[in-house]
Amino acid sequence: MSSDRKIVALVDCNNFYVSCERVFNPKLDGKPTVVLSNNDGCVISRSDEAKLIGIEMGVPIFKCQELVEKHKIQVLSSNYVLYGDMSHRVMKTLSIFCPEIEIYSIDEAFLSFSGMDPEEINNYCRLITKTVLKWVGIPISIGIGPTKTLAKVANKIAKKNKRATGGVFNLTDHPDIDKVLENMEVGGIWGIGRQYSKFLKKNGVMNALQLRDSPDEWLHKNLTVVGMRTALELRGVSCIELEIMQKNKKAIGRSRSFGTDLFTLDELNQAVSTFVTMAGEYLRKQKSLAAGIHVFVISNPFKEGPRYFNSVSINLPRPTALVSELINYALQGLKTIFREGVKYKKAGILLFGLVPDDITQLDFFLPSYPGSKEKKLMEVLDIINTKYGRNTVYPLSNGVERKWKMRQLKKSPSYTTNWTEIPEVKT
DNA sequence: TCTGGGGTCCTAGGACCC
DNA sequence: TCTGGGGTCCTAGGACCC
Repeated sequence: MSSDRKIVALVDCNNFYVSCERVFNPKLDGKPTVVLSNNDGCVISRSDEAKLIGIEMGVPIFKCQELVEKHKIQVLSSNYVLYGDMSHRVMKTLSIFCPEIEIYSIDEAFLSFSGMDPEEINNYCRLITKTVLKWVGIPISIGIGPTKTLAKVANKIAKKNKRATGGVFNLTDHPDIDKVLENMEVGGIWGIGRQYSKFLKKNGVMNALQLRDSPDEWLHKNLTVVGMRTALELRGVSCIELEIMQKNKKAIGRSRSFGTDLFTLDELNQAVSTFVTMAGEYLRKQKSLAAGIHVFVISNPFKEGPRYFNSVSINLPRPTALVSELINYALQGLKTIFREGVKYKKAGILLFGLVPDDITQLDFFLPSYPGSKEKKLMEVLDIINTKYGRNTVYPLSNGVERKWKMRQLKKSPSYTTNWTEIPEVKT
């Protein structure tokens, strides 16, 4: 009877970026440590010690200078190549324990345990936790429940009470679920962000229990179907399915804040050209073509001088993944939104209208990109850059000087190589 | 000179996630 | 001095068609 019950687990890496750094630099263990966003701007990952001191998530680091000095907080630039590789190792290990896995983000995954005995699941999850720590060096927490949203709630509890729960908490058949939900602040629920939280509290809905028991019609009217789904999931009705197949992206964007403000079209051309190159690599990796490209520029909002934001969308005459073609249109677009005298702080591009690259003939009159000489050229380019490292070969328009590039003063070295050897599973 | 209703598609903007 | 980046989904409203 209970064998086909839906049970889902959410695995979440604890303080992921900090934990990655600690694997390769054990001196950081036990010390308050934070990792910064690009350009060494904001705090995006904090060790438990740093949280305790009162470093808030997302705070600009220059505002914490006093605390940093007083408590000797270790401050690191982000190293996304390292985190990506560690993420891959974690996910690979998880998938050995449970092949029905949805990789939800760089540090989170949903696992399906449908049909398993809830008692067994807890022990199994403890084994997973132990194994990931041993093999990869990353501590994780696991929340379990009949829906994704309840698994998220359970995960928060597991993480908050590591001692008592051992990092594993199960809400399936929990005898006192109302109490648990009552203790969960409404803004802490998956799917309830800042705006909805504000609205709900204004209307007396303070916690997860009250949200769960709100009338459907009211929820739908004020929070759209999204909010209604969340409430249903809190009731144990599964509305958000596991997505085990990796889906192709529907849009691919690349953007950066610059290390220093830019003034000239030339400099912006180089930056935009580089963003298109990066997005193009990803586009071809997922075997897609782009039918449109969006370009935007932003002036520095924290400085004196004219505020400026502008963007332009271009529909391409044919879907393509050819980097020279994409850059060409992007730069044409950029030219139309460029203004003299603006201090540019950030720019970016978005490839949209993505279609599979194996559709045969798109337009009777235009030579199609797939199967062409140009496609071969791109394949060679990607192979070289994969083999010999990024930017071994790149379009000249990207520039060599790279005045726009990011500040990253405290970045850790590139420690990892390919993780090919999987240890044996011992149970 | 005056004028319906319904369907579909597209886009911008706002909400959310990590 | 110094304030991240990359996504998704939903809705409302306008354009267009019959």
